[in-house]
Amino acid sequence: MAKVTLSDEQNLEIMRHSCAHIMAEAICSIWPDAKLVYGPPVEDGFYYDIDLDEPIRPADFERIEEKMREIIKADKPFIRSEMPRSDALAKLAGDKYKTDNIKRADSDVISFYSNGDDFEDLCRGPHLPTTGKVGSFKIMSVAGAYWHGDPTQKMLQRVYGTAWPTPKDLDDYLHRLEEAKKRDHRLLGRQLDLFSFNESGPGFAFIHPRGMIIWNAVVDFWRSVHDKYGYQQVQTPVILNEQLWHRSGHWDNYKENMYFTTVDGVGYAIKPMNCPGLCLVYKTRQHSYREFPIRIAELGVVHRHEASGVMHGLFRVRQFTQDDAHIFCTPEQIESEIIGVIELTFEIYKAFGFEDFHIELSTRPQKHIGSDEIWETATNALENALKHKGIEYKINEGDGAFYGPKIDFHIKDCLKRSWQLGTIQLDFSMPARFGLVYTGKDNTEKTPVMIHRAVLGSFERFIGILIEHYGGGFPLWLAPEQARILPISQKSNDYALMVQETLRDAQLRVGCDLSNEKIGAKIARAHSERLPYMLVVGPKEAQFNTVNVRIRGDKKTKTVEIDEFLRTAKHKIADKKVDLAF
RNA sequence: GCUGCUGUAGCUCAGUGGUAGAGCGCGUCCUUGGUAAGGACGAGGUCAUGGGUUCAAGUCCCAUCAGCAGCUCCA
Repeated sequence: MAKVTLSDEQNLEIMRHSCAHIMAEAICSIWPDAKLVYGPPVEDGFYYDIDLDEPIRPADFERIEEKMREIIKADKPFIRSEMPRSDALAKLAGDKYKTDNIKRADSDVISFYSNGDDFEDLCRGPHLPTTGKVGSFKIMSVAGAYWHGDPTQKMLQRVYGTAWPTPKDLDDYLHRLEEAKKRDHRLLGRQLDLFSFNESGPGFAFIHPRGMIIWNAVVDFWRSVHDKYGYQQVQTPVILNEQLWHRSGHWDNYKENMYFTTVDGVGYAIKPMNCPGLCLVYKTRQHSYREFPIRIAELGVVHRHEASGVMHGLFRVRQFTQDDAHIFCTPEQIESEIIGVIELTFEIYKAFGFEDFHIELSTRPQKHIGSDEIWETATNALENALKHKGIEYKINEGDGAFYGPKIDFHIKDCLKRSWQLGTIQLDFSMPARFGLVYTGKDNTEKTPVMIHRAVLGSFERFIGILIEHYGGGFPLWLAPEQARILPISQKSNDYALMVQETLRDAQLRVGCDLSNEKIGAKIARAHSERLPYMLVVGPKEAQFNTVNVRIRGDKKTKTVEIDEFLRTAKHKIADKKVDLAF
């Protein structure tokens, strides 16, 4: 075997995989009844799925690690042995997990790896030469995982670990994790008083005044871009007669996730989507191809009964505000409309400095409606639009909605969990179900194409993503409190209030700390609240009509005239600058 | 929904069957200051909820609710 240097990603994976085997041996020595299922390397580490009736607890991690250290210290060689598939099946008869693994393997030769005398595991390999070559590791967590990811199958115990070439690498990684956790929007949401949740409504967010400032700043920007791209805006009801949802197909396909109520003895549903309501708006009058494309946006509040275990701060809630829009157009207009949506989407993402997102194209699923021809046209339109814009994307074969293919925009949170933001979906179902028509050039009635799209996806989620993206240190245009005036002592309070009034008159969001604290304490507090600007004022500043500007993240200060501060700040707001420097 | 863990003051947490604790925050007072936390005093608790065991439960057991990690799901 080639010498392993652990200098590249591939070797790191091998080391982590070997570490998974060592952990498996350790666990089997502690719990002889444990049955091993599958133990691959993953990003930053590895896991092993184990079938064991007794739960493995965090308190057990230490003794597992202790046992692992023994195995590593013994420096036992990893030895590969091979046999034909039939022999392997015979050898592992009775072990349903490993038998299943063999059946899923594509090779005719099945390999095993042993390290030492009493541990052997079915494995494709490769591995390190000996157990002693493993670097620094730590067991991180244990959680349930269904066998084959199938909820009808038995739930296994998945033990996660992390492994790195050196102790320093491990420490750095653990440190990075700690830093990432500090950016968690759920934590910052409380610390910065942006939003909260309450047991009275699990999954329903309470947005606080400071959170609403960010929200409204995003809405203002969102609306200006949509104006520019030719969108109109509507608002449709949250509660609508149940019959509407029978017609839309939601009753048959989405009932489990919907809330229902009764009004005057009549069944009503709380909308999980905005499209049916919009279709009713469309039908209020006749339409001609001459009006197309029609682009109609709605900041629609939708409710979806998500499973209790999937809620996650603002990222996964039961009530959220979609930045929804529907485009009605002819088949010929699909591609150019898709391109328009992509351009609009990128323009909005760019304003927030998002670079790290990826795009997925989902194609026709097994269960679908509509002809093969229309699916091909639609999928080609989406694909051509992406190619036309030179955008890289991943294809999710068969992952489209039953009514049409879709493009999704995904982004990762501070702990590398992936979340969907925007989506563009072609819908072949709704216009026909609602009998939507337009008069074509040939004076016959036709069914319009409906494009359903969201750019931010959910305002709640997007605000959460922004909090993590900026780590709570918002650019000036989004900051709930853009500057705070900090008088040196109460003798300067009058001047401080005068400066505050001047800046507020100019539409800046400015606070003033009149508390009975020393300047150091006022700065520490403003700093912990991630204020962009701290304006220290005392007798010197009052004398010359200036403020001493201290910028977030910078200990240097600069004294400028009030007007100059105002001018610079206004420019940074108008240009949506992230940089606060003067 | 499933598996495991957690729930004590506004927040972060200690409390190992025998009178409810700390730091921060909050209030009042002293202090009036020059760039990351000045001092004193004080208020604040049905220990998530409901049962059970026990002479005695924040602590042990059961259930429920909520949160956390992951799985599954996500039109």
